[in-house]
Amino acid sequence: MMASTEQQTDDRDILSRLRFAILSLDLVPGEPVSERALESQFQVSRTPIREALFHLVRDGLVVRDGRSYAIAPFDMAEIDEVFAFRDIVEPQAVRLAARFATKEETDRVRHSITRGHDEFVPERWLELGLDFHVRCANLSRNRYLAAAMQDVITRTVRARWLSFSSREGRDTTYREHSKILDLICARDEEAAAHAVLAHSAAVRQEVREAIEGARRYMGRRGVIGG
Amino acid sequence: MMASTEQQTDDRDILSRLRFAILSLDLVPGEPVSERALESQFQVSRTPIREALFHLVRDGLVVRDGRSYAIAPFDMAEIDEVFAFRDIVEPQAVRLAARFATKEETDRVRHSITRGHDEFVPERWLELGLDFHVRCANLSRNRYLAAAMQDVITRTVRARWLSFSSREGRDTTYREHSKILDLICARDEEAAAHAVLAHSAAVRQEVREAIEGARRYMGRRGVIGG
DNA sequence: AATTCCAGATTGGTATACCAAGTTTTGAGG
DNA sequence: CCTCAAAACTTGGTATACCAATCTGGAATT
Repeated sequence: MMASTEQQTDDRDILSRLRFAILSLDLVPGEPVSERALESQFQVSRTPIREALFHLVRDGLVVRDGRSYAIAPFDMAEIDEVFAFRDIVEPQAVRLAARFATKEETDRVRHSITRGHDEFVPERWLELGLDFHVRCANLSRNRYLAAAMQDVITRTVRARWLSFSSREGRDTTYREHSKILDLICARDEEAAAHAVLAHSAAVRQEVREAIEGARRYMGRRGVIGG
Repeated sequence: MMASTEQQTDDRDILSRLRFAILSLDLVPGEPVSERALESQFQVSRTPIREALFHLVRDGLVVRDGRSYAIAPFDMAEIDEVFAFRDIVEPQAVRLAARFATKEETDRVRHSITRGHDEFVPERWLELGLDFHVRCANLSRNRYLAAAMQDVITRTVRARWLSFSSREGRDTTYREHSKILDLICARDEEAAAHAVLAHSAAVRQEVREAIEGARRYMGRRGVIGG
């Protein structure tokens, strides 16, 4: 989506619109943003802009340097930490999911990933595409595990977006997600945990490559570390 | 601290003051709060009050029911989930701490817990008392592990405060913290992880009992589940 | 030409006015 | 008394005015 299209009225709340603009890289990583610039861009007053920025800062999509804001740059060291954290949390989440999930729940997840794959629409993918992992974590019956996965996904989805233009990439992801879900349905906790770790390692590699590939497209402020 | 003392000017920012009022149970769990009431209580305008409330909602110390706010009640189910999550995250955090921590770092942590124990001051304890676990998690070199521990601590510190009036409780905690730190210094990853799990189980029990004990002091809205 | 310094512009922080939606109070009619 | 509707109040959401601090740019001085 182009910045100019943000000018038109949009019923979604300003937080969603700003988040989308960041995740879709419409707002460039590393670039400074100001409340007043966003105020004119999105045609709402500073109050809701400020509220949205608070949330985005806590989500790690916007960073503060002193008093000013900037779109969070890609940070190689941070990516490594996110995936290390993910590898602690997600295996246990799917173990619990395999233990507790009902058929109705897994059916809903399967429907969601199938549909997301068959009718791939960029706008929806950025909101729901990697929602698979959060949905699985939700099956663990532990809202902290789910929140942790949501956080992990939020902090990697931009980079994932970079690497997701190719059909093969999406197919591979769909296959791996299906496999994980199959193992959860089969209540094979260890195999599910193992599949999740394998998937995570593959995604981590893809993400690192995608960021490296995009390095030159973004200013020196866009990617740090590595 | 009594509510009335909040009237006087306080240099700390409104977020800290509000958080302290909640953690010290000066603001009663389950009780509704309104922006305008806080505005008069703390003698600042709604704008910073709203900002603080956003953060407190994300921290789980304030909950929203429709448009209105309430101080988060104690939730037995949530406590169980927090500790289950903690038991996934913290053992791995101390394993990494044992692997990576330098002597300077562990010295600082030891100094902090010794000092916190020797000069026990309620006001400081609520800010720093359980900071031990966050400090340890920081030694893992993974900011997500540290953030997860910070979250866990934030969501249990009120209940811990309830159970922390007794000298023995504080002594036991100090001994267990020292033991964990010793094992980290000795780079005994597995023993440290084990000690952390044992500590967590003990604290979990204490917290549950403290909440049960406080149940009658708080209205029916103050404790849910269990 | 380089440096210093001041004025203007920009920025985030705060206070406040206004609004719409929801709740409570109140009072008239039964 | 009870019922129910209307008015008054309370509440959160938004827009905006004002302030202090910071940044910027250009002019004056060396």
